[in-house]
Amino acid sequence: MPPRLARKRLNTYHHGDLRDALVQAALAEVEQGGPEAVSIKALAKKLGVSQPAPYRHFADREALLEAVTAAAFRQFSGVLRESIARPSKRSKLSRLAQATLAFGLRRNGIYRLMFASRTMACSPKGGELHNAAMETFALLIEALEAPAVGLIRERHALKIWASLHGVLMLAEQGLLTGQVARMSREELVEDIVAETRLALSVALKEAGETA
Amino acid sequence: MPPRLARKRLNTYHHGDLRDALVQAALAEVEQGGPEAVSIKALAKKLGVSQPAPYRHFADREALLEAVTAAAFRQFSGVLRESIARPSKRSKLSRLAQATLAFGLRRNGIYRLMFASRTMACSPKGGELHNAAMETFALLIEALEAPAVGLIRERHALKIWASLHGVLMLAEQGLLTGQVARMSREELVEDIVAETRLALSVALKEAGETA
DNA sequence: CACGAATGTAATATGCTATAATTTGGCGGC
DNA sequence: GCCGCCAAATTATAGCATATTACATTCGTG
Repeated sequence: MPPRLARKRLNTYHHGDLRDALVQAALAEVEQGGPEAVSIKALAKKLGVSQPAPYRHFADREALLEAVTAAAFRQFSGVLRESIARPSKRSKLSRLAQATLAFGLRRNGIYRLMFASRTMACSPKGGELHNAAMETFALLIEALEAPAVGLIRERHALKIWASLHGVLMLAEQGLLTGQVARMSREELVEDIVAETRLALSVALKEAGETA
Repeated sequence: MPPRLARKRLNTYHHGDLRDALVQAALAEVEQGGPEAVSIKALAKKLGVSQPAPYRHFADREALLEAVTAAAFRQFSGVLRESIARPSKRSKLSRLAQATLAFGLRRNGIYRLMFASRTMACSPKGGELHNAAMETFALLIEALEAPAVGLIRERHALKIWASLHGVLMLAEQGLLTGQVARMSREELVEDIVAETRLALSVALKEAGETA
């Protein structure tokens, strides 16, 4: 990626840093109405430039969405890192899970962009977006404090991520009804964390017995 | 919903059952390219009618997508029911989970329409779509064979659904890499089923002790 | 068989994406 | 300080999709 410019063009004709302004404005749109709410034309109008101006910075709408997704991953990773950085009585895994839940609920349009959109589904395997997602996953693997390594560790990190992801999706769609609705989402997540710990300890014991 | 017509109009001018034809054609499109691939104009052309014809049957694109989503849920429910209907050596829960995985992978555009689209996210809580989703969930609760009832049963059904959902999403986005990639998706799902059973038995024992 | 409801067509307005040709403004070389 | 260059915008326009309006055709029922 070319280095971001960020000059101080105060004058009228040139915007200054239209590229970044577009990404930020698009992020705000996505947060509200999801990926499909992004319109090049509307963004241009909002930023006070002509409609084709964005095309100087992005080949097409999809390219803009990719940049927005990358920015979203940076924000998400930042939030997660912060959640496990400062000391706390609760475990790293629990804090990370709760932070994921909060992010996914509060900014569900962005969450959908990252984990349930065509933009990500079509992103190439070695690309910037794919790597960003993998780095986020790495945070989770790191947060699993139990002394597990290799496949066992990864498998349990994967399962907890999948579970969190599923709960978020179901919550966003209003499918958390029935008797489970009586549990708060935070309780549900704590439950998932506890279950993962249990399964992990069992897996470790088994591995130890066979060793 | 008004009863579907399905008459045998052999003549040229009237299509016969354009509504159903639209839904079926749109389903095919969604299966390939996801919800955003549906274009009223393209569907009309494909079916040999004029562009505005579909608007006789659906108020707008979103209404068509809702009908498509409802049809998708009927198909999905059918597949799940079938998977647990005929006797097998494997448990109902396992068969249901594997059927869900297969459906989600093979028809991932449709799966995304059902569980990760704005169409569902915006569907009202008592609406047809919401109910269809809840009925599907009911199948899963039913398939949990352990003698658990009420909240415990629901909570574990929820967790297994969430996990399946998450694994599907991660798989579709190519995020199942690293060492876990060495496990097949079927193995992962079996793992999830086993873990759920384990957690359920523990929860039941705890409930028994406190009782 | 005529009539009304249902269904489809033609024509059109509106909005978004994207491209082409042109203009503007900053910046380095002289 | 002037000048040409290039990046960044601009105006103008083509193309496509959604959705509406007004009109035409068929069905089936009394």
